[in-house]
Amino acid sequence: MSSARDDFIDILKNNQQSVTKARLSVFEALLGQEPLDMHTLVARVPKTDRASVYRAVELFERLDIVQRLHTGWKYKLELTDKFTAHHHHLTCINCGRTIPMNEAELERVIEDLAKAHHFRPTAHQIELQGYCHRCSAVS
Amino acid sequence: MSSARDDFIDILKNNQQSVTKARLSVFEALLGQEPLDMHTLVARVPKTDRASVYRAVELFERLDIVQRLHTGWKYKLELTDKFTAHHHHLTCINCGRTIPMNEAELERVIEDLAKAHHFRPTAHQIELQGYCHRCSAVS
DNA sequence: TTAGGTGCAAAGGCTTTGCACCCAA
DNA sequence: TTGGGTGCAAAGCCTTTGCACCTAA
Repeated sequence: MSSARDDFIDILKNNQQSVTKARLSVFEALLGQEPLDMHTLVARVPKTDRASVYRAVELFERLDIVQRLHTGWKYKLELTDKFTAHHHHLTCINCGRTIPMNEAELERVIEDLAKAHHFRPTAHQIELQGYCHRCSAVS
Repeated sequence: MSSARDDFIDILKNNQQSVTKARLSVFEALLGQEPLDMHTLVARVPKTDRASVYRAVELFERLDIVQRLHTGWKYKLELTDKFTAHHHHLTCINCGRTIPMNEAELERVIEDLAKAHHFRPTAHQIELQGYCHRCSAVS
């Protein structure tokens, strides 16, 4: 039984990277959260310098710990499938809410499509934009 | 029988926007091209100022003439479905080939999913990365 | 004619970098 | 102990903005 934090530490060690306070702080700020934008992430680790947050995120992306999620004009950061179940998002273009979705059917269709194109998929992104339940009622 | 250029002009006029040389240049730079990043787009309209290209792109996005396509870290710009058939891409991470795909089943699943989440979708992106037929055989 | 659009230059905002100091291993 | 990591400040980039001039309608 290993915690996400332990898994994280293992990944760093397996890649000859130091386990530092700054990196742990950034990782924990991302744990169990909605996807965060850089601004918010930086605010959540007040004891860590902005530059170190950027450096940690860059490292995490290389080690496949974190992924960028493009929502319209900006991007948000979230832990990869290693730490959270594989999923995609519905992003509300009115209130900015990000709604996760995890649908087996979608995954199956993706697989079938790739196969039909003789394509061996290693990753995919599926993002929907529109109006969430609440904003749809209003607008 | 109307050309893409005529459709473009109609959209501008219908929205009380002037048909200017700069806007036509930017539009034509995007016509029939692969998705372009800002840097490339600016380079393709040498007689138009950088700022005007940004302003044109911003306007085009509002009028649903252009959409941003996020490819990894950056974004590219391409004309919307009004000017090119709706499609998604398979991108080979080995040779870089971009294979367009247009699959009704995928669209249907997307619609169903959104509905299940009480979400009113206005747009979506689906991108797969992996190995194309040729590169899959080699690697 | 004139309101909107453009070019230029300068400002903004986010991200990266250089460097001396610090700390994980 | 010591090489990688961090904090700080400054530089870089991409993008946006202010303003005077230009041009489409």
